[in-house]
Amino acid sequence: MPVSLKDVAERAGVSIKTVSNVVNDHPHVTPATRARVQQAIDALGYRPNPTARHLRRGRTGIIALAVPELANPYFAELAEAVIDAAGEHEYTVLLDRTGGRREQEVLASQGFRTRVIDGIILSPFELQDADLAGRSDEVPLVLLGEREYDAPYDHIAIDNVAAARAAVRHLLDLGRTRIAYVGADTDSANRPAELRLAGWRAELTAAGVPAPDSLVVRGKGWGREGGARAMARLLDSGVRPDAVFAFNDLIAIGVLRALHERGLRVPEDVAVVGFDDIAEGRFGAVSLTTVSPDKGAIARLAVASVLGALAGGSGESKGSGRRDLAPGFRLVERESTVGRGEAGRPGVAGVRDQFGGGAGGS
Amino acid sequence: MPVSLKDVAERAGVSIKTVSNVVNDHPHVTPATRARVQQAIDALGYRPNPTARHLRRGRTGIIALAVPELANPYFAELAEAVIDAAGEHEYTVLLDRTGGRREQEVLASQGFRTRVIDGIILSPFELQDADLAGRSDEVPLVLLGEREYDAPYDHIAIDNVAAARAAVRHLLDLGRTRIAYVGADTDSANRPAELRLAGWRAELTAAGVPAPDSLVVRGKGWGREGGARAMARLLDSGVRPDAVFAFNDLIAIGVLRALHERGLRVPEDVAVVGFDDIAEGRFGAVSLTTVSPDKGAIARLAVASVLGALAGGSGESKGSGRRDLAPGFRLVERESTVGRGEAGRPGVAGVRDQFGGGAGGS
DNA sequence: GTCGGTCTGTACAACGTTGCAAATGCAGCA
DNA sequence: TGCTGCATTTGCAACGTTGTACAGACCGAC
Repeated sequence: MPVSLKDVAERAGVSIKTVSNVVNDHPHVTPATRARVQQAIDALGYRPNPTARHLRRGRTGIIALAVPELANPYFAELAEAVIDAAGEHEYTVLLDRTGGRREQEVLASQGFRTRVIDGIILSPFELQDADLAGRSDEVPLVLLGEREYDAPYDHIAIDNVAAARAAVRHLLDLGRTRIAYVGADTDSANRPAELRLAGWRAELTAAGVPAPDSLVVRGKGWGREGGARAMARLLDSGVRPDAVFAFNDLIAIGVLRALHERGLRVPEDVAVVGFDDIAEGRFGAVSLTTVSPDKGAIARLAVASVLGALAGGSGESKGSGRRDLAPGFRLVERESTVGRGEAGRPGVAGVRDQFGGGAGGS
Repeated sequence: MPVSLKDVAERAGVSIKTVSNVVNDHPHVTPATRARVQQAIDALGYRPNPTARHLRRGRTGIIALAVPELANPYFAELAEAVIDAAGEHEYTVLLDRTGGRREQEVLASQGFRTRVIDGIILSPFELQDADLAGRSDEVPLVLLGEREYDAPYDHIAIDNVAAARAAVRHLLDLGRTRIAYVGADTDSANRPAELRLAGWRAELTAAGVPAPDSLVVRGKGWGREGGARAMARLLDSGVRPDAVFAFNDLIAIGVLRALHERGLRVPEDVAVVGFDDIAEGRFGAVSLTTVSPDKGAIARLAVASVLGALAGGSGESKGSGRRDLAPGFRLVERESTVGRGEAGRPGVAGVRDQFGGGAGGS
């Protein structure tokens, strides 16, 4: 039923190859021939079969994006940005979801879960360095996010330590001194690798403010519920912070909920800063101050990295060196730290700082 | 670099076809041969090339899911469900985003945006009946959601009118009588087709409660901001509802925000019901009562419909008749209607009703 | 001992496309 | 007129896989 080059060629009275040439805009085709072929194409409604084309070319035009879960709006928003960025290069995006589980991340990193792809953009959560060591380098890989690896793959993330420090700095500037950190629950092996926690500690230490472990708490998972429970546990333990810096916005939203249930006012009693700048944070009863990564830039860099590897190193990609690409971020101040009157209407809150992006060598 | 059947065949000293037979578990292969081939496969690390396989078989193993936007958590959650359902049949999902724009939806419905696919699951927003008329039926199509079409394609949606009536019934049972409807802004041509609005009107009328147009308002788009602005506009117009039924949860969240800004209490002054049961609604300062569609069932039915069309009608699909499949839904009562004390902790609120799903013929 | 049947394995073609090299046609020039 | 050179077009092979048809080996039965 579908129309092939052969059908068009017969109708136009030319060879298959000539039709192919017309379709691919090759030079050296007479305007007359081109017109005749084009007419046949239009008449039959021919469209190239991408599968055959890809078999021939060795490329599929698809890149996989593997994220922990789409239900986390940060990843949904990031996915939209990646779809846009890929679209600009006429690539489509196959979405994969790892659940943040290590074994799924390993499979995704090797392209086992989605074999019809030219490249992989992976946002790992529990993946270990060792998991990447055994990888065959047939398919280009780019890593996103806070976790850092030694493996020779491009890594794209905002400067997490600097971003965390900016958030904590903001809280210090507001006069807060008992600033808690509510983190995500990851495999225990990863804990030392939490850059945002490191930033929290560094900024407090630099300011001469105590950063005791009693102010650090983690929820189960990285969602709203985990944040709420962790915050409740912190309050139950008798600790009474005057500010919270959360690993991400979802956790921060859970924190807001827990504070609300205890009758604590935000920001009067406790100021809260999140991380990710998801849309949800702008529309709660108390809009959320947050670190806003430049998602568009992250997506564009990721896609460019994959396509660059495809275009450049054919086989020689191994050891071609990794790059650390750091897009910019902003600290967006909203009601959860500066209050209603000062922050103004949601969505138009003040932006404190613009931290430019840049690439640091490895 | 990649290993092909040919390489394996050479190493094992058999023909290419025999290797293929082993890979595909064909019968009539001697255990000895099978073992020898398997050994070669393992040694070389052979994995089938899906592109070639798909060229041969005419199937790609990929289905497209086209939604208005992933930033709407309903669609993100639905996408996860579809990925799961497709995965059970060893299919992968290519995510497309239409932005809710009619032209993009037309392209998606025809598979122009993503040609490497076996089927399309489309959740349309502004698509018109006429847009489907000219469609070539090469690729199976399933439609999701509130909008209804005459075209001969399976349509999967909960019973929107019944769901809306259940939501309004709940508000009436609470003694509310001035129940506003806050809708989504669609192409004006579609407005009569809003089933949820029809349900609102029907339930009010059946209860002998007035349903004036002054209680109906629409925001721009279908997001939080549109909901907030629409609600603000409604209040500015002097109308003072004691309850709101919103087209979806995002709009309802915008409504909550607008009410909060005006100092109106929820649910004491105004009770609010949303639609979709997104996770976000469970964790606001006031958790949201909502209609909860069975997303898993929707996803499973959609995938089954596409795969069924692939397996069954080869070319004869046209006119093979459409089905209307209606998965179940529940009304989940939370703080935005029944208050804090009664609703209990977020996420564990009471479920009022379970409305079973079923398929109604066309 | 021959025949028919079953079981294994193979050769070939095809899916629809594109790169390569060769073939055709045409104009210009000696 | 015949040749060269270029623009245009074509045929062939190949990408990696699988369906079909068939060849050979082996078995038991007459």
